[in-house]
Amino acid sequence: MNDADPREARLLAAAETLVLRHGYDKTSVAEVARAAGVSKGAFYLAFASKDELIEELVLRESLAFQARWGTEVRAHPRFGTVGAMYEGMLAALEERPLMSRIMRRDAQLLGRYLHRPGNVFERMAAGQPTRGEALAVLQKAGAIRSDVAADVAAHVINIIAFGLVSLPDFVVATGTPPPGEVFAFIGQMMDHMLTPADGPTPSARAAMEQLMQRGEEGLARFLDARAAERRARR
Amino acid sequence: MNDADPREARLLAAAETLVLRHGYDKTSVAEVARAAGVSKGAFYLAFASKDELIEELVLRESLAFQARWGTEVRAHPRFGTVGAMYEGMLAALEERPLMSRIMRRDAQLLGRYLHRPGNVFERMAAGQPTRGEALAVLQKAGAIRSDVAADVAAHVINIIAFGLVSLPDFVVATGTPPPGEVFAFIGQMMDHMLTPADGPTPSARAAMEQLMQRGEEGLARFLDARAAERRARR
DNA sequence: CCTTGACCGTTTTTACCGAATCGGTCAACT
DNA sequence: AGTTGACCGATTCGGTAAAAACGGTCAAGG
Repeated sequence: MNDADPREARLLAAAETLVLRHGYDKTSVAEVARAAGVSKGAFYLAFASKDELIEELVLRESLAFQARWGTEVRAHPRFGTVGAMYEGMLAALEERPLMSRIMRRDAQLLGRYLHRPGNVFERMAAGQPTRGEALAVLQKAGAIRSDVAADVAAHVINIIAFGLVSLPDFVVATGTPPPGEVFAFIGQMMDHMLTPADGPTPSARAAMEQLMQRGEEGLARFLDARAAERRARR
Repeated sequence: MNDADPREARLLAAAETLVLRHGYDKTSVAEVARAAGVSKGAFYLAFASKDELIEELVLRESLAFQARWGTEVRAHPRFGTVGAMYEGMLAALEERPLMSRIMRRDAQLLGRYLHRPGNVFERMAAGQPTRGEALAVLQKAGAIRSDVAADVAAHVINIIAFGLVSLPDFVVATGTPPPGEVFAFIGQMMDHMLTPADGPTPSARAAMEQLMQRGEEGLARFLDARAAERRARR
């Protein structure tokens, strides 16, 4: 990541607002350059292509989201439980509407990029543990009761996550309870179902910490490799 | 409802397959008539418009779904708990793919009809209790612990329902656990969270029975009024 | 050096056409 | 009385072509 380049940063900032408002397809390189106060040519000094721009946007948002998730989870009073992990994720999502739309593969936002073969989502997912694997690890560490089916639990978690990031666009905005309460409810519900009676054991906490770190490092490594590749191509 | 008219029934059956396959927009009245073995003119002897056809389809599917839901819930071993109610709903949904798509307001299926002002969804919802109201009633009857926020619970239920009917189209079909296990998991999760320790009391069961009946009667009344109106317009 | 905007080839949008098809009607026929 | 299919105006479709906008490049200028 090259935050030293102020031009790149301004382009990314401009792109974020424009893409968030009009989507990838309806946001032109010229527009982004103009909004950032540089020429179109300069855009191509910072990015190799329009795709590289959106990918950088997605990756930085993912990084910021994951960082936020990490601090949220580690500060959670029930750290070590699936509920805490999940509540942290939801709280982080709530603060990052862009991430919500990325997560649900919003077609309006991502446009044609979504159908690009070998897009950043596929490549990112390659290194990351799936939700099912993560839960299996947590179960082995005692963070999840041994009598529940981890794969089923993972699927239900996916269902809830998807419903949560998708529903707001579906229902009328009126009358939905405060997000914080909803997240707390979901988190507690997960814990009632999944967490053993003896609460989050130290080994559960350690496994969760390791899992979070693995995710963070995986993403960081991906970003570093990418940054190096970009620098080399220059 | 006039099941005595075999022509109407055949038109509806033909429409169901065609609409399910090609959607409302791409299914023409002529096609439906031909598939039902009658002329286009005859179609308009049975239905006042194409909209009336899709509405009848939606309403009958809703009725069949609700009936199925009712038997499923009443036969459930944990009848009287929210989990049982919910598991029954999911099981009924699983058997009625059309209802799933109606519930999520599938644009491909419903096409232009979806954007029609004063469509059947708005009119149907008018008489029915919202999920929030239903849960409030259940809570008062002791089917839900008094220390949970019923409106939050209702919202989370909506989230799960929406995620469940929407996710299958989103994720790859591979690797999802069997529906029955998923439903059971969700139902148990709800019960762990919502149902009081003393289990489903008789009063809870009574309230739930009343609630189900209210829903069934509301829909039946709506259908009857509609059928009468249609007969009168003839 | 670094930056620019005119320029390139391609893709997308717009406009337009007649033909086809749409939902809906109704005089004619069985 | 019950049913039909030709018919209506409106909408959509498929094809075409001109115009606009696109992503990306690079000689020229600062």
